[in-house]
Amino acid sequence: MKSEPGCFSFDDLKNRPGGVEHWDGVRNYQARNFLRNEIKVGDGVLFYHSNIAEPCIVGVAVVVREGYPDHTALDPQSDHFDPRASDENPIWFMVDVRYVAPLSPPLTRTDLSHHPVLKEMDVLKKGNRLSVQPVREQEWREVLRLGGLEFKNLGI
DNA sequence: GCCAACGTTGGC
DNA sequence: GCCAACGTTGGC
Repeated sequence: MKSEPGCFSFDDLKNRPGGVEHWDGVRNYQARNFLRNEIKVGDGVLFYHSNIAEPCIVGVAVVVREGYPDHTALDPQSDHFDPRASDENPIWFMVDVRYVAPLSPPLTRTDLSHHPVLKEMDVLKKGNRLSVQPVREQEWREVLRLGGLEFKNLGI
């Protein structure tokens, strides 16, 4: 999952009550489908900081609630308001995630692109704009290993 | 700040 | 259904 840290950072997630926050504001149908259909409680999340000098994967989170309607689409005061959305047809969905642990060190795009396995990650692909995207099993394992989380019991 | 890539909109 | 125009994303 990608976020601009100036908008919502990994530390922001950590500082939420219980380290839990809903992942709202996704307004792309492909990403919506992941949130609504694919993502399950207990799924691991790589938290990526985008649109900064050194974009990187900064940490790990876990899904604690599966897809449900994104209420910000119904709120005219919200930046994410969508007049087409309604209670009957919410259109947009979100999940809840909980902070788990930071990567030490974070993995920059340079790190990823130099790694035989991680250089294939979707996040590196040109033109990639999906804010929610799948990670392959071997990529997940390798990111956690490099980030010093290999032998930690993360409960994921 | 620049600009390529992408998704969406809307006229036809 | 096509496609140009537009707004947004995000690396650099």
